[in-house]
Amino acid sequence: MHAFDVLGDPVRRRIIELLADGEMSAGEVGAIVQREFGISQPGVSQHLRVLRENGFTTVRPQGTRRLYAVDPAPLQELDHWLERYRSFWSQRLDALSTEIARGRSRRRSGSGESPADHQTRRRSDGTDG
Amino acid sequence: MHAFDVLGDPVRRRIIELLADGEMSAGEVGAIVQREFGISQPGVSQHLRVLRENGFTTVRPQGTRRLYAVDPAPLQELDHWLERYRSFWSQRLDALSTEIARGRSRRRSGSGESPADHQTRRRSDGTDG
DNA sequence: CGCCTTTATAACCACGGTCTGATATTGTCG
DNA sequence: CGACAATATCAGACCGTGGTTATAAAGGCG
Repeated sequence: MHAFDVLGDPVRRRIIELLADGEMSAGEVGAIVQREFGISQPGVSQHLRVLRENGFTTVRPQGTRRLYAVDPAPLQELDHWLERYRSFWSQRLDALSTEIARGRSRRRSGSGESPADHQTRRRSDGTDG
Repeated sequence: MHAFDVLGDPVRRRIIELLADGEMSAGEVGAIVQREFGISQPGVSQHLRVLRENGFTTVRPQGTRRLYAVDPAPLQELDHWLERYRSFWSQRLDALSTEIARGRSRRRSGSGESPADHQTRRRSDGTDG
């Protein structure tokens, strides 16, 4: 199951949002999600499993409870996939990188730059046919 | 269908990637996707429909062709959703320079690989004793 | 106009994901 | 140990997604 599929489910997105604020037990998550979505305890448990098995969460047993927390790795992966498209809505980032490439950056810690190549959208239109 | 669901499908992700380089006709997209995934023309057309109806693409008729292009709006929405979790892997606002640095070093070699995306994340919990 | 090309839609089917109730597992406590 | 609490797993039903074939719609051209 792809990371995008994992987040395709509203229950799982909600669980991740809940865990974003910090560790929660399966039961706490379950209580909220069951109330909000009207699904059963096994239902929630299975969503937790999907999140677990796809690396979205870590689990820490505490007594008979399971404390779930967000593992950001897959989220970061998705963020990276989206990175390619970020230039579509923010030229600012692009402009900034250009600035830095020009050597206008303040000499902060560790900022070794080299002329960054400018990515061009809109491939040169070739007439085929 | 939620934006995450739309990108859950590998064919649709591939189409978006193709369109990232610029406008393409349905036929051009189709030719590539059909070859890479072994699906039929209607199959591709339906994926284009899903992308269209969910705002991921714009279409511009040119004669009998349909020129598709990326509409970044839903992608930006997802990016915004992920924003909340960005602090998990970059606590510093300095993340911007990291992004730029990554953009430089992350030189994607060609992507003419097999369509099947694999997932190399396998967690091995369960310390036996 | 008639035919070809390009793309979309319709109808149908198969598979897999997600739900539920039942039950197993594990830990705590008296 | 036995009862209870917390959580996970199992087995089965259901439904939506995504594939296919057949066909429609719309533009270009001789």
